[in-house]
Amino acid sequence: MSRETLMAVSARLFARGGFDATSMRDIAGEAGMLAGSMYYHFPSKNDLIAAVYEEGVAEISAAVDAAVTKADTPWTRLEGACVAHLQSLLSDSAHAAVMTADLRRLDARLRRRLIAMRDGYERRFVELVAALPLAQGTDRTLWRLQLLGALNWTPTWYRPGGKSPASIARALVEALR
Amino acid sequence: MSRETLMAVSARLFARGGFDATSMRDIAGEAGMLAGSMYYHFPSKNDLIAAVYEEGVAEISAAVDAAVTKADTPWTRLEGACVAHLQSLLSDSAHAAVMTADLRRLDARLRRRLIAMRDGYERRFVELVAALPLAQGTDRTLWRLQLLGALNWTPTWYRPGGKSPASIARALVEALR
DNA sequence: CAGTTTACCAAACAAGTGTTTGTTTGATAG
DNA sequence: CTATCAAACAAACACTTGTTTGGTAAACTG
Repeated sequence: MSRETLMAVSARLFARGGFDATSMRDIAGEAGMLAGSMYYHFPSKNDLIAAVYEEGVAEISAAVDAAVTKADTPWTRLEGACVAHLQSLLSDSAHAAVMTADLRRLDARLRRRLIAMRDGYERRFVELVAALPLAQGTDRTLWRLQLLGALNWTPTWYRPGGKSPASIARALVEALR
Repeated sequence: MSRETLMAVSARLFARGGFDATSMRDIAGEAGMLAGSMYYHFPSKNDLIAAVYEEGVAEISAAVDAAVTKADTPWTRLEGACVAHLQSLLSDSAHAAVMTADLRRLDARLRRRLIAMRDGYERRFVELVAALPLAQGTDRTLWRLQLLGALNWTPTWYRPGGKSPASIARALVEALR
């Protein structure tokens, strides 16, 4: 029961402060228990990180897949995917927000694991971009990195109250058309 | 004399691992001294961070300004600025690479200081974008954030050996034209 | 040459880290 | 009533963190 509580709390704190800056005591405190007690549910902090990250990837993957199947042209499919992607990243409660966390300082084993998950997710975009009727000679890899870069950078400047995540995503796709 | 050495070493380590993950002992070790000895040159780690960041902003600002004055049309000026910006970000030795570091977990005073520096730098791009003949109704703020987001995201995927930073920057601008 | 400054070392400090240990509580099942 | 088990507490572990203190050799300066 409280395994999910711990993961939800962790996701929120990880998304706000990164993995390193969020201590086991921070998470435990917010979940109403002591740091040591978490080790009944997770064998280590790295395992907790991996579990949260995996759930985040699963969540955003499901959202994107659902959006893609709802559309029926290459451009609308990509647009739907980007809207779902950005909504997942910017929603405060979603676990997916951890996907923009910095992975550099994690130990090599864990980092490889998380990068593999992220790459598996991003493969969807390789296919979506491959289906687009882009101008001849366009570097589709760079084009995809440009789109995802702009999307993934939004958490650094986005503040609720202005344009919605969905309309931002649509505008970013439109500008590259 | 070795104040510059410390700042150069710090810039490199900060750019690689972020501020938090780089300890005073890491920096001191690479500079050939002990951690406590750095406090002769800098009163605190936060001051060291601020100094490195400031030098980074000054460096990239100078590079961008030089590039802008060399060009004479709105589009070529922006392109030159982006090339200089990306070259500064991706060069291993430059202090400017710290500008993409994560500022969230720094304490409020320092974070405000660094954000103010960064905003001062980015104001150049506000003006460069204002001068462009973009399609009517274009949200120039979002357009600029899209461009800078794509540029600033490159350090997460760029690896030497493929396209040069300059040609990447040109392609990113071109795709938004 | 005496005195001061520069630049550093060696060692400690308090606070915070992930993790382990032994123990306790409450519920559940035989 | 008894035995078991899930779930937590309380306290310590070894270690890392930024920082402070006192001392010290070399280099400049009058």
